Amino acid sequence: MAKIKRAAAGELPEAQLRLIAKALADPRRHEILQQIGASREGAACADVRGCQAITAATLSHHLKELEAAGLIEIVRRGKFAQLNLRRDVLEAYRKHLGAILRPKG
Amino acid sequence: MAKIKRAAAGELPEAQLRLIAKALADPRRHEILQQIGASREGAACADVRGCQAITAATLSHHLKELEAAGLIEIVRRGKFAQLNLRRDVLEAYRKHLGAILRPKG
DNA sequence: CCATCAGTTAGACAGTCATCGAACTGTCGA
DNA sequence: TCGACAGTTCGATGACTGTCTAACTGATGG
Repeated sequence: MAKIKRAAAGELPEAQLRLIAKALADPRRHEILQQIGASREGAACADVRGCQAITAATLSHHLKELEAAGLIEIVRRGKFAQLNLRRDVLEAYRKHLGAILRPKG
Repeated sequence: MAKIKRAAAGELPEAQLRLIAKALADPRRHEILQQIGASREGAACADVRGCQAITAATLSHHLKELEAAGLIEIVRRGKFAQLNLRRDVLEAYRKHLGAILRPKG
């Protein structure tokens, strides 16, 4: 999984745009992201698993994808993992889509 | 390819959201979309092909995906095909992403 | 120290998808 | 009518990916 250096609120590097688009493309990840974003404090890993009919392994895989894309941040505390939405990154992606919208000239 | 009924400027049906996310996930389609969106009059099919090192067959495939997602409109005029960006649909998708951003409560 | 629990990693498998060449359809000009 | 051209459809193929089970790591409680 490629590392993405720093996701400023401004422009996202091309590689990250690709990872984000890919991460968003899977319905499962999309749903996970929605759940994490639903509350301001994020969500616990086990919490997500409780709502999803999904194996721990599969969930872990998807979380890694979301993290690699920079869309979430995973904070490990002892046995547990806390998942936080990177709102700045998602916002930057929205902004990027907005740029496509606007013809140049 | 599933047909999408009407893409109002408001909410997009779940199925279309999935198609859009998927369409956006491929780098090639992303680039094609950018090119189509770059000018207000859209782009000619041959034009896109000229900028892309891509087979006609592959391009046709991608255009079908983009059309199925509702992201572009293909207007056939004689031998040629004119491609127009559906800005309302892309805007609606952006709006949807914005909804994830906002915690409910 | 041991059992249990949360999450990760590894490997396998099935389904999806981007891509191509080749054959096809329909249009235009001569 | 014929040939050239734009784009489409078909079938095959190789790569990727979502999913699982099983084995592992690390933390917590007794």
